[in-house]
Amino acid sequence: MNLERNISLSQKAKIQILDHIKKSAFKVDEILPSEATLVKMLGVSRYTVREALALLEQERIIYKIKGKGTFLNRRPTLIESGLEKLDSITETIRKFGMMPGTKWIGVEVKNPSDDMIEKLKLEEGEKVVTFKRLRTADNNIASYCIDTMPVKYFEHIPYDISEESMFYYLEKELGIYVESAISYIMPTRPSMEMINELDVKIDQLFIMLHQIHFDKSGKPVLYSNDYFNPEIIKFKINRFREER
Amino acid sequence: MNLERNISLSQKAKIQILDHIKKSAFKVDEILPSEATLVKMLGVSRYTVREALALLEQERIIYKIKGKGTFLNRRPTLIESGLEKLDSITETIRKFGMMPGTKWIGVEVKNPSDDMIEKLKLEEGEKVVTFKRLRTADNNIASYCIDTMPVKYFEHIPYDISEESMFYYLEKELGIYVESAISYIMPTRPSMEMINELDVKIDQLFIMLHQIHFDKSGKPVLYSNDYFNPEIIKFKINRFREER
DNA sequence: AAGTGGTCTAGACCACAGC
DNA sequence: CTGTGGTCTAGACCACTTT
Repeated sequence: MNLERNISLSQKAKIQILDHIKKSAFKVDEILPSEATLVKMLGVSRYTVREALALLEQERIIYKIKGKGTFLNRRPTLIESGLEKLDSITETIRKFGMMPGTKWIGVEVKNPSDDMIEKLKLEEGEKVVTFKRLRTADNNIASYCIDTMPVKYFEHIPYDISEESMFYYLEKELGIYVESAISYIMPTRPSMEMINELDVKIDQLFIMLHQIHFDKSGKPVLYSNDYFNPEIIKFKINRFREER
Repeated sequence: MNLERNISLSQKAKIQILDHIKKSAFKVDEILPSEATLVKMLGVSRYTVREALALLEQERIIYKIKGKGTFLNRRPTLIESGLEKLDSITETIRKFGMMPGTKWIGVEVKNPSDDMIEKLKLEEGEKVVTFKRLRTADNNIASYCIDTMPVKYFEHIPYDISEESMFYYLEKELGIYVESAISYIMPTRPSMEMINELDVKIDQLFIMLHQIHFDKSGKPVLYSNDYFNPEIIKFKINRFREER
């Protein structure tokens, strides 16, 4: 029958296991039922139980030790997403509970530098377009963004991205889904351009992220230089050791 | 028989698939053999094939599209580890191909601040020990580190960590394996202490990481404040979108 | 309709931990 | 020795994409 939506058995099993943890007052003790027990309890195969446990392990709710068992993680609450999760700046500001805004500084089409040709793997003679925007959160300066893309992405479309995020535009208009980025992080003072053109204090420090963004197949689609105001946006990173 | 070491079938299958990619000149084309084909080619079950492909997908060497197939990723080379991978500073400096060194600045046992009690989930009346060390890479200042831990970890052992990393000490002497950390990142100017006591230029900017480190079960074991010299250590982060 | 990857079952043997 | 999680097999049906 399976009229219960399109939710997988593993997902259901995961929820049932979470319910069982809550009900059974697992707070102090830490050991969970064995996989064999869960197979009987939930009436599904071991594969499904292991899928469910894998989901819980990914979320750091449980951890396993071979030969011993499965244990409830001491850390009670979830891991909030950090810098390792790629969000558009619009999404980031919304997650911080603030209202995103955009002030356009400039648009420019030009020949790319050799560095940019390498970074975006551009074809011979291909031009790029650069957008400069000031991003605000509740009307405070959150970041100054310089985005550079192959100009071919904008041939048949007006350069109007208005309040939308670049990610949203790339996906909705061009079907390009930005899936990953490689980012370098540097502490910086504001440039003269920022001091002159923007309302930036001269002794204010910024976090600069320079990033190359890729689609699912690993093709570079967007280079960006973002100066973040650390008074507005604090960056967190969740770091994990490589397996031994 | 299986005398071939302790390497799993999935691992072998992964290597065989990689060999096949190389041999078959997959550079331009991008589609890999289907799972059914690989089952026949490699003589293993579909589970094993899927495990092998999952490993390759984790390493971003391939990607899958439901109903279509498995594809070779355009990005030819590996993702170098970034900030999202937790390493000791010693390991980080070695990965940069430089020689790590340590200069001890100070050791202090004291009552923890309320903030530290919260961060390290300390018991009532529990004291902490703080280590201040200057870390060098090929004799250049790489970072200034302030590590704080419950003093109980050091009761029966001399406070001699000498050149070893803190992670190494915790694991070797205490059996504590640091598995994860939550880090906050800020751009900073050097403190007066750093200018006076260390050979730091007054206009040098630093990346400050304040981090809480956890063991596998999520228990906090170490709080650290690290000031990194961005001229020596450049931080990279590999960022990924949450699944849609 | 045929082929693909995604999910699931019911078995099996293994390596490791603890008694 | 028993119980645990880790690996593997041989089947099956599903949802999705292409022909």
